Amino acid sequence: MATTLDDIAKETGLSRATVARAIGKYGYVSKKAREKVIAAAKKLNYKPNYIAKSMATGETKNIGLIVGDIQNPFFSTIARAISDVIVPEGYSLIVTSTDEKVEVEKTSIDRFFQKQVDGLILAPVSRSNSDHLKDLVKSEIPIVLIDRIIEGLDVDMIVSDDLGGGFEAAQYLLELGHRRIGFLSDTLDISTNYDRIAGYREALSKYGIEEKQSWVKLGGFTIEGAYKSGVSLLGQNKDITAVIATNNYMAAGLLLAAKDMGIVVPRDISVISFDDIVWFDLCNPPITSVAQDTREIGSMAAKRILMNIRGQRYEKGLTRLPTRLIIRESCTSPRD
Amino acid sequence: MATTLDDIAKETGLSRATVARAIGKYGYVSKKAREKVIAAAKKLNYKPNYIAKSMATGETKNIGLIVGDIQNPFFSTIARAISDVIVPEGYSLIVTSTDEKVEVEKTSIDRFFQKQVDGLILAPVSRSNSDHLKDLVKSEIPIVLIDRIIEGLDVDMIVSDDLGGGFEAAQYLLELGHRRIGFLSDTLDISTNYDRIAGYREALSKYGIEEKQSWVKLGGFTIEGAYKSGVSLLGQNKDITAVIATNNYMAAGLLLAAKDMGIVVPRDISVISFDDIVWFDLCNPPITSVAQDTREIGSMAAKRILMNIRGQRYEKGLTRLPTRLIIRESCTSPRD
DNA sequence: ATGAAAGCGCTAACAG
DNA sequence: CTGTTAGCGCTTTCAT
Repeated sequence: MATTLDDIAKETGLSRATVARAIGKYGYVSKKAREKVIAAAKKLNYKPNYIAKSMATGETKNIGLIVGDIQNPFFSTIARAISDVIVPEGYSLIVTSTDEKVEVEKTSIDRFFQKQVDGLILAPVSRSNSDHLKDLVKSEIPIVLIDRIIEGLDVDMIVSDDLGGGFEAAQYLLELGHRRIGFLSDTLDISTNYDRIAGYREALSKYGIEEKQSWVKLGGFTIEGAYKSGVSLLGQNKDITAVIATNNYMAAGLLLAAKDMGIVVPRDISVISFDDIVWFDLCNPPITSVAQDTREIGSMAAKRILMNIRGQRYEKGLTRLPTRLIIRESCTSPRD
Repeated sequence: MATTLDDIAKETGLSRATVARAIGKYGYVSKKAREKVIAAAKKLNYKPNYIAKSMATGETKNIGLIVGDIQNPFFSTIARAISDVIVPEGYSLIVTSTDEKVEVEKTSIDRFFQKQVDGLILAPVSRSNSDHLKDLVKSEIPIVLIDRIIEGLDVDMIVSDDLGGGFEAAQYLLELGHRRIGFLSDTLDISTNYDRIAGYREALSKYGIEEKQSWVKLGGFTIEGAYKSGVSLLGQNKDITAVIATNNYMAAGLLLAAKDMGIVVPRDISVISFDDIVWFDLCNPPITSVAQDTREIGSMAAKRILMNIRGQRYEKGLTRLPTRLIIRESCTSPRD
């Protein structure tokens, strides 16, 4: 059995209350008593029991994180960034993956609720299916949404300038001379994709180009799913000269598909992806990408949560972090 | 304030104990009483408080995971695999990164202890500095070590056949005709590296080759660190014709270094890396690698922990998962 | 400055 | 089948 405050109380002959004050560094304790307690604590190898503490204080010092897939470098970067700000403050990160399924999101939220996390950081699965989030927001638990927007929710949201990013990517290709540009994405129910495509469309229309419906292909959110969508996108649109991928999974699937189909990048097709990751630099060819400030999304979210927990006031709301086009070698002018 | 069992008891006119039994599905409860309770629970939107439950049962339904860096695809894959087995069983995953620092490992373990996790999965930082792990193992908390071995510890360990992998990688290069082979690694204090290098040395000696000291370069465990080590390895050993990288971070650093130094893979130098990841397939050239059964490491660890928690008996000890050489295009015969 | 005691929400004997 | 009661380990008034 682990040693408790009572053990120390017995050992020192003091009361539990005094010992608690000495250990917890609050209230009045005489220097002598404190020293006795510290000594006894060390001798008995006392470790405070957080569960009991939580029970009494209502704080767990745990923050929940719900993302699509913690294995996705985009999300694991965010997880690390969050961790880096909360761990020094005594908090721990509980992570779970939804695979972008609303049901899983709901049960995850429920579980975190029951486990009494002090705050929740969430990349919401669906713009349309979000009533459960409304209830969440009404609860007292601090929450911040990352990467994706839910309309009409009075909550902190930290996202990238996806519309701008989509526009910039498309514009870059258009300037290069491309006129038939595909877009590989997963569900539009994620605002990130929706906005990126909106940006892409804005650019197309600015250049007077009429988008063909088959240019935008929506597929599963795994690399395997993206591969299939990539094959179908490329197969159905032989005349396409460039493709934008909405994230690194989509890019991987697309690149793999192109490779298998004997389509050479950028000779046959130019490619831009969102989600800048190291390996883009090492790809053949190095992939031009729209970089988000991924770590900053995590850091900001964590800081907001902490302020929120501590009851510090700040203006709650939507923050859009700018994106940055990183030009590498996966885009050239079209051949024809 | 959230509704408690007491509220339901009051609402239904039953006792708290009966309500608890109905909710917790244990012990005898009449059908009528159960229905009343369920109805009241729904009406009052009751959510069980896990903290209180933990307090009473001593179980938190939380599993701790301590790795070098959750952002590393190798570790995030493991995290996901663990998650996939424990979440359906009602457990949650608390993750933390050590940056391979012993001090951080110690404080992380302490914190998890205080938070009363039901089990701990750990990629230990150091073979030599592991006394704190001895204490840990003596405690009652279920623990399994992953990816790395600590000698003389009576604990579950799930690792890859690193010696075999190192041997196979080196042998492959030797068969190709290479005679001067570098090895880029981080600290030898991690058994994984130690064993991989041992395998490499075994292969060298089998082929009657005397290793030069400058061939093995140890560097920081980040991509940036690996880049520097890569530059120095390549700079100091102009005659080297092949390099083995001990993990994907090392490979990234090495490849980036080679690129900047105008060294072309595989024309000037052949490269093999451990840690097979998707992007190896998309690299220029696609990287030959020693793949570990990464997901399985996580799954097994999780299953062990669960069995352990449940007091199910099984033979505790070391499991070595076989590695697999995946040949792509980053190795050729040396030019000279 | 210290101690006594109540209470956080739930579980688990035990008695009935 | 149900109710009573005693904790789990810590915090936190309220007295002293």
